[in-house]
Amino acid sequence: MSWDPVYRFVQRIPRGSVLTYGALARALRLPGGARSAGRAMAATPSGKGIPWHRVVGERGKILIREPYASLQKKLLESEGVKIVESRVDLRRHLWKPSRKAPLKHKVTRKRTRK
DNA sequence: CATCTGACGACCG
DNA sequence: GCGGTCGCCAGAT
Repeated sequence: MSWDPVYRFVQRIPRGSVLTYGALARALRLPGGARSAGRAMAATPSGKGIPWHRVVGERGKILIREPYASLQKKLLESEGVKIVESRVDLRRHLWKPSRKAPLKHKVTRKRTRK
């Protein structure tokens, strides 16, 4: 599975903003929905400047487990994102992707049904 | 090939 | 708001 489109999209999230797995999945039409977004993020290649920490759960909650949860919180706070009870204030930081079709490349997926 | 396991989220009580 | 169940589906075992 090539998650490249996901990573490219995540890289567009501006500093100080966050996106939810669900929104990410919907924006890219990921087969499998939010959970696919989660799988993609779990496989995020490190050292490529991908701001993986800007992706949180539907209600702004940090869903990843330790030790990464702490790192994510730290990274977000360093960008000015306030976190309360492991939760981001989505009303202030949720990023609204531009409606400019971000789907230049479709996410490739294994054929489930032929 | 059979099962299990999630960086999810909708639903329900 | 919280916890449990369920659908989802790629990888790992």
